[in-house]
Amino acid sequence: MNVTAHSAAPVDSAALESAAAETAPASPDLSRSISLWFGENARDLPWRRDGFSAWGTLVSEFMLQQTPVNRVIPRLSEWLERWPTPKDLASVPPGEAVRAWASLGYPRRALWLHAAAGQITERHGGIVPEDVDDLLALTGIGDYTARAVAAFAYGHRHPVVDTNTRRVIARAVTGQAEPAPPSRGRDLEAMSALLPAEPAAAAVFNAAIMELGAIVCTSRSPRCAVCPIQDACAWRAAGYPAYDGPKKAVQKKFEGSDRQVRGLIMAELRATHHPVTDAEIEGLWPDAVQRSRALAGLLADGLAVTTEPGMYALSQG
DNA sequence: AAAGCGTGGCC
DNA sequence: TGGCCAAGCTT
Repeated sequence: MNVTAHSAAPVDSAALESAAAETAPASPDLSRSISLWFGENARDLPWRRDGFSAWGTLVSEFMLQQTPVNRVIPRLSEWLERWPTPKDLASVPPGEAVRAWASLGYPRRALWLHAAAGQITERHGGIVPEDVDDLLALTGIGDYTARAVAAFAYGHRHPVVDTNTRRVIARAVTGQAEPAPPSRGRDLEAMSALLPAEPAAAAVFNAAIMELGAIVCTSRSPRCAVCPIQDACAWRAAGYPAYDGPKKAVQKKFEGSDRQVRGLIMAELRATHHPVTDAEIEGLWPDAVQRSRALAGLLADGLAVTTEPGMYALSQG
């Protein structure tokens, strides 16, 4: 299967990865320094424990899509205790997954994870696939998550590029304060150029550069004084120039937004174990137009269902 | 392909 | 205070 079928980007990343596999990383010192630092400074996180399952890795990656580590950890352990395999999750109604998602945010991810569990059960005998294209074919899994699971759960050699990785490469390699807007092909190529040849070392490096971006080379206030690659950093060498690339899209204000209204309705649906009435929903938000727009959106997304006229609940099945 | 999608912590 | 940010994905 052609990986580019999943994207308009004219890059054959499979060929890219196999070509890179035959060569040493472009900056072996940089890669080695980051991995060595990781060996000494990696946080003790659940998904880094020995014996953590591929399913656990997949669940953690879903939860970590846009939600900070510290908020994920307690939900993840509850989740895996309750649903230790994909089949266990697939056997309950999607609304149960949405309820257990609690306040992690972006509850569509819970729906997608539930759908992916069903697909894994049906297509892959209940075993999380290890092939990137098989992973990409699952609902809610994109370029980052597919490669993260293949690399971290199965030890395969793939470039794993997340927002932390992009930032570290932008600074250390490119010499810019912030990365340009994400570009699938360019990002995979840049990471491939740094990736160690050995699969195990590559998996470590993927985690290591993410970790460096998460706790040292941070977005707001990078701790350059304790950075293990400060002497090799192109941004430092250039005198820490300010970012001058294209402006990033501003995140819209949450207060008063449709997203806030959706969140209030979802919180109500999660909190009650019986259908919620129109009257109860009215009490959540004063603006009727915005309220009905939010509710219609939740119904369209499958996050809520109508149990009978004027009554709503989480999806039952 | 730009926009939409939650929630909470931080400075 | 309020804007910014957080292991992205889908349409």
